[in-house]
Amino acid sequence: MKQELKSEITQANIINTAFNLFYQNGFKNTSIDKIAAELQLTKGAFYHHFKNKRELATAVIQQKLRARIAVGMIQPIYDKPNMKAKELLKELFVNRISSFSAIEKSLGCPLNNLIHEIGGLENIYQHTLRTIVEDWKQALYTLLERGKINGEIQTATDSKATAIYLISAFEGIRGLRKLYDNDIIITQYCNALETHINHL
Amino acid sequence: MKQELKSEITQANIINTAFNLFYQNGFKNTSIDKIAAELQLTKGAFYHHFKNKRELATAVIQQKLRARIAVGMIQPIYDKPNMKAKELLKELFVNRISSFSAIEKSLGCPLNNLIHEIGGLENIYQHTLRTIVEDWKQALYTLLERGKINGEIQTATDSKATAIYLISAFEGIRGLRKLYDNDIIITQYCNALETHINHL
DNA sequence: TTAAAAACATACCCATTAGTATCTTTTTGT
DNA sequence: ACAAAAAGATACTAATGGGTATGTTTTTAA
Repeated sequence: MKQELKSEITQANIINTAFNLFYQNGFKNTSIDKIAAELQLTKGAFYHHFKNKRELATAVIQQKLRARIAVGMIQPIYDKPNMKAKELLKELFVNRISSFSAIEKSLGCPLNNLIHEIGGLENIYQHTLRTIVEDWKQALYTLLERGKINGEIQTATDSKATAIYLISAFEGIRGLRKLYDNDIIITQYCNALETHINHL
Repeated sequence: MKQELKSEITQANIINTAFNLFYQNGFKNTSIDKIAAELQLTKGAFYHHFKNKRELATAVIQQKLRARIAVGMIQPIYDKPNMKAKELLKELFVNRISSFSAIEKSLGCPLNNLIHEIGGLENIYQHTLRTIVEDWKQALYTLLERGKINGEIQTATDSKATAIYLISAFEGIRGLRKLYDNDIIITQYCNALETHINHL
């Protein structure tokens, strides 16, 4: 196998495994040894590909986390310009959260988890994570403004404010859900969210 | 000094210091040594008063965290039964978050931080933290139902769902704020929240 | 006053973890 | 085929942290 390709595959494997372990067990609770062991590699191999844990973290955020939010929450907004705004909002928030597996529900949101664990730790984490949130917010802003043009959403609605409010409630409920063993509060969140969307 | 009193004071000092350090630096990042050093005590003294770190954590949650939410978010609801529901909601959420210091804003919510850091770690943490959220939710439910009786809030409003939605958005924005160095998203959250409350 | 119990201190053990130095194996270009 | 470079392995260091064993000092009760 070409060396360059092999290197890329190993790096991608490390990033994928790191993302999963960060999500399942947290960032600080995931040692380089655990990541390497999961891939049947050694710590020496890891440090050949990454300078330190911070560089791994930023790669995980940029490559995995960003893509996850982009595919699940952002691209649908730009890919479906003709869909009714309120309908799309319900699809993005209500349907999406309902579609998560039991494990995903109890583990919370990977983005939100990292924000809490390392978001205030170093400027580089703060910046890369913030960029993801800003892109998400911008997409929702676009969607809400589109809805105004189509007469589906009241012109009095503050699109920027509503965008961050929707994100806040979503991340909030995904955090609170960690305290429960059932989906009652998720269902209630969805009910209140639907009403909220209807009133926009 | 009476021995019993001295012991109580030391325990209270440990709990207070632990709460502050947990809030400022996180639970896992706060060692027993750091807590003891802050009080000019030793690890041996700490372990004379607490069986282990878990017992300290539950004491901090029960005594400090619970009180904080009770005083700031719950008692006003029961203490002001004649205040208009929507007005009180705005006071509880909009005014309260605006009154936080810059440090409090950048550190996030102590309750939410602990939920994320240890909420899914052990059953005892999950349970004690959940109880606080449930009490908070119940108080908001009471307030919303009161508002319905007074004709201030639509009878169609799902009070349980709205209660958890309001808590979610509040905790969500306090988490997201960690990524920013200014209050723009807090202001936006407040704007969208006010509109949301008006539409209840 | 004195022996106990409580409060606190000292010194340790063991596990974990980020990171480094150095070695061996594999791949590559010539 | 062979030297260089990359990939990966081994073995370490230094720091940290939860917890324990055992010591000394202070307080209490009789």
